[in-house]
Amino acid sequence: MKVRTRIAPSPTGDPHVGTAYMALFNWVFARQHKGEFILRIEDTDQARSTRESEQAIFSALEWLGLDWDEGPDVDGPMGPYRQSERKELYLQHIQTLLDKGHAFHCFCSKKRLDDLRAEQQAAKQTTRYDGHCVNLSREEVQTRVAAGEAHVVRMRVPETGTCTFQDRLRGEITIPYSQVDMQVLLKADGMPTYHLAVVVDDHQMKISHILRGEEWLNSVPKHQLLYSYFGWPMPELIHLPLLRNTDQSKLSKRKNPTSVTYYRDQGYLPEALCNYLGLMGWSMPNEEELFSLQEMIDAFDVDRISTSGPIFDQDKLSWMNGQYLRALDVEDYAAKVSAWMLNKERLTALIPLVQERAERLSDLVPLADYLLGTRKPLTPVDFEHKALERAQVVKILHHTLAMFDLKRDWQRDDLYTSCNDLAEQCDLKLRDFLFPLFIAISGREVSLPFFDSLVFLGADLSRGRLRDALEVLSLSGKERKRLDKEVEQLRFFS
RNA sequence: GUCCCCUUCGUCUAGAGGCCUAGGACUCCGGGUUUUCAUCCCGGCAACAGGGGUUCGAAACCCCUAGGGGACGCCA
Repeated sequence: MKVRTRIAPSPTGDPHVGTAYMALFNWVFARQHKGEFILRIEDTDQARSTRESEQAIFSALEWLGLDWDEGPDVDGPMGPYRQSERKELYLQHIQTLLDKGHAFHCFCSKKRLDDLRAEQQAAKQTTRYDGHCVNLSREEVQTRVAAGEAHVVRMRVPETGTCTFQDRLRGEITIPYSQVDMQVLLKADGMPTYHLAVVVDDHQMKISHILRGEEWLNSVPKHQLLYSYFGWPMPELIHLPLLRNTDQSKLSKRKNPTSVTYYRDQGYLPEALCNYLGLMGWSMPNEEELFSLQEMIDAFDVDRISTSGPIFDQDKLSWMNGQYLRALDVEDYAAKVSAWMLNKERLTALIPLVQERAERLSDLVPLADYLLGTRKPLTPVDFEHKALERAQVVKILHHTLAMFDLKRDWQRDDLYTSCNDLAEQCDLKLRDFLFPLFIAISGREVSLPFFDSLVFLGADLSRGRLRDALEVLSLSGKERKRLDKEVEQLRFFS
């Protein structure tokens, strides 16, 4: 059987380093077995999916050197490779399930489901659908659907018994059906959910091995059930560990830069990032730590992947990047620098900010140092201000960071509006409000325009500098908790 | 709370019952090379979560406990 693997990201934000991690292992596995690697866009969430995000995922994977054999932008025999373009196929399959009685219409309102969930939570039970609509008569369903009543389609799940399946790395896993929800397969908006689409697509696209994050382990019973309802064989499952923050929680932008774009803009080399990711949960048989993609393909052994969640360590990544940088000859290094920052696109974004303030071309570097490189290290003294107490400074930084965390877009005007709004709610003039933010972002009281700087730096880096500033001001856990509470009361966050 | 997964230095890891006095790498600390710094080289600190088994022998196999993580959405 031909090895076919896939990466199936949902285009709902910045290209995540966790996606890159999964892509790497799927890619290496496919290449090692002379198989195919497929890119499939999982955009069944119409509200959140964007073409920009999809494009960003393409370029992130390209940048990393992980090329795909089939995908939305590469014709293939099993396309289309965008789930939103496969709707008909899903609807047919849902109909099949309906016909065979493996799925049923559900008319329950959001309110009823919320109440049910709250009840179950209060009773300390696993929250799941209670089967309210399972046994509606065919006639009733027809009438209500015909009347245009909003509904979804859910899958049937056995009430008792257990589901047992194999994971290549963990062996046999058994999950009781009592824990498995009657998953919605078709949403009220007419789109399938991930769970239905992933099963249909993986089968139809002849995916032989699924390498994905451990977070999916609990969904396997739903998928296995669907495979058996359709009478299809299961692909082999290989659940990789999840990348972690320093505090061991799942890697998140809240606590870490997670965007591949961030690492690219910071001047990490794709070779180094791939190499580093390859070291997460896997190692060369001879323990060599520096290796190319080709060397990884040659030596890869899927069974040597370890299952405990590795912490994404910026220090070691930086060290490794340094190794790669030093190995370059001068011309290559120069070429990389040009491609990274001294390219037209980046300069075009930067020049307008500098132009008004410059008297010589050489002013570029001192004006933009904090945008091109790291800003100077801060101390609490840097945040002293005639009109602001430390408590206020901390509050501003904390609230702004919390606001940043909620941003899905990173646009100048929107950021301005939000900061203005926050300043007002904090009862501060924007000018004073911005002071600690200028310091945190640029290391200076006076710098290039603040909101333009944010946009140029990008969300990850901006957030990172705010986090760092809070650390410099030694925000205590207690203080943080209080501020977290406070922030929930603000109108922006409710 | 329920279910599932995981557990070797602070971090990434090696380890397939005797090669383990537990090896390597990052970080940190010392020392050397270097006009400074960095690089580079040498050295050092530092771990088998705890308790029970199985075995002549356990970091490795089994069980329990503890800890960590994940899932519990008309998100993926």
